[in-house]
Amino acid sequence: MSVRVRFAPSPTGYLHIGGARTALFNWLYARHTGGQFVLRVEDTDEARNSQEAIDVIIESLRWLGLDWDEGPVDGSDLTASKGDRGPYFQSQRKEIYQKHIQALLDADKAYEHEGAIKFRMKRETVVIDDLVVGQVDRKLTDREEADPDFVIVRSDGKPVFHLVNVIDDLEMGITHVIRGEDHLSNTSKHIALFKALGAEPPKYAHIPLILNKDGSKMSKRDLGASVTTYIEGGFVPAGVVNYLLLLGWSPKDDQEVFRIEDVIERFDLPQINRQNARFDFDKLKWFNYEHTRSLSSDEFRERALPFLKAAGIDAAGFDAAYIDAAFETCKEKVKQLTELPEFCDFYFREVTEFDEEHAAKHLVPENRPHVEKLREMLAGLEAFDADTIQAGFKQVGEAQGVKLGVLVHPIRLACTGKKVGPSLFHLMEVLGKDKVLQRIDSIMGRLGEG
RNA sequence: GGCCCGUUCGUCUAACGGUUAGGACGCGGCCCUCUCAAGGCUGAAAUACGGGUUCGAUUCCCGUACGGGCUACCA
Repeated sequence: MSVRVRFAPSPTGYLHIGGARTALFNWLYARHTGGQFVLRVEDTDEARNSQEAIDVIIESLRWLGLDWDEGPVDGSDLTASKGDRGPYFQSQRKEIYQKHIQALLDADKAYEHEGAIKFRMKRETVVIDDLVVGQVDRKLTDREEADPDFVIVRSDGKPVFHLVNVIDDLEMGITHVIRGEDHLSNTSKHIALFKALGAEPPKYAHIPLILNKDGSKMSKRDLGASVTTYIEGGFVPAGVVNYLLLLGWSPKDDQEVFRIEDVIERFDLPQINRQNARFDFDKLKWFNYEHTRSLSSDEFRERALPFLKAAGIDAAGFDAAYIDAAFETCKEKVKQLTELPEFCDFYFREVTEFDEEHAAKHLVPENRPHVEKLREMLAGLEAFDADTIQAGFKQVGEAQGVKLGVLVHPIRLACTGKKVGPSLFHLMEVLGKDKVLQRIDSIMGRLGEG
């Protein structure tokens, strides 16, 4: 039987990092086994739901690259779904729930109580054969000892989570439920419900939770809790996914940086860890850097341009080759794309502002002769590539009797206005001779009389 | 309170019952160097505690402590 897994978020206005990892593991398991990945929206809480909240979930999953085989087509139209086991929004499945509730009632497996409907739960230990945790003998709690039955339909007529979740998994033919460990205890209810509905329960795999750095529960406000943080924060999906992957799953060797295609091949449930993991933003940033630097020029440009635009830098007038060459000098320097505009703005606009503290140190009269010699050297260059420029700097340095650093600072200031940036010789090559000379000329006035 | 799950460097993790307990992030040092990074080398850093079982426990069992989850007419 083909594997069918699902991710069933409820639209709360953001996709929680833990939910993202649950989605990732489900997706990976589906792709690894050649099964189906279903997206189901648990939008039963009408007060809290909104189209916007659903869009956020869908956008976040798309951004992460977790595509689904069945589920909503997009967030702009609630009725549009793909797959033949729908609808995929719980808000549209009321008749289905009603049918099963009636069946339970008719079979006396459920009964009315103070306007609500309660499920007749057996007063006995339920064995859960969990694919990750192992066999769990879920004994009754003291309350269940007193009354094992639980409400499945509230007195206002709305079925509760446990019921709709089970009915949906049943109707959608879900074979493996991979979800957070916070549902482990409730699994006894779900198994009983499946059996009462005349079906075999699916296989369960409960994965550990993601906690804050200090071990507390991650809530919406905590740093990094929402996938939106990464989308807006200049992260790349592959980096976030790689970090999430290793938070709870281990390849059992020393490999850390993964391409998603390789993960699909290697991923499986037995390598999922059992203990909760703490969230470490620094390590996530490192993974992000590793993946950002290895992006193809096309993808880097595509992802970077929106961040330049947001920072008010218009790169539209430059051709792709120039943009790529410029980005190439920055690629291995930035950890997040949000750092890029500050790092590369001089490629796309005139230098009008200077790091004054740095300028006060290096745009000084005693440097004037050096800068003049450098300008002369650069103006005479036939080829304007990094190696030639560097060789020219060395010659001037020797002739003037100063170290390279003395020459580099004023020119970097002229070309970029900044103290830090890409390799000077490479950046000059990209800028081109004309712009470089013009920018050097424009700082001559600041040098005073040599 | 009851029930369930867990516990290896600060963090993520590796280790058929026999290893100098390995790797990664972060942190420190050195090297490289036009800035900032990167890179190379290197240092500090862990088996929660107590009992068993065993020739030998990080590893198996029990207990304690600690952490997390669930215990709703929340999801």
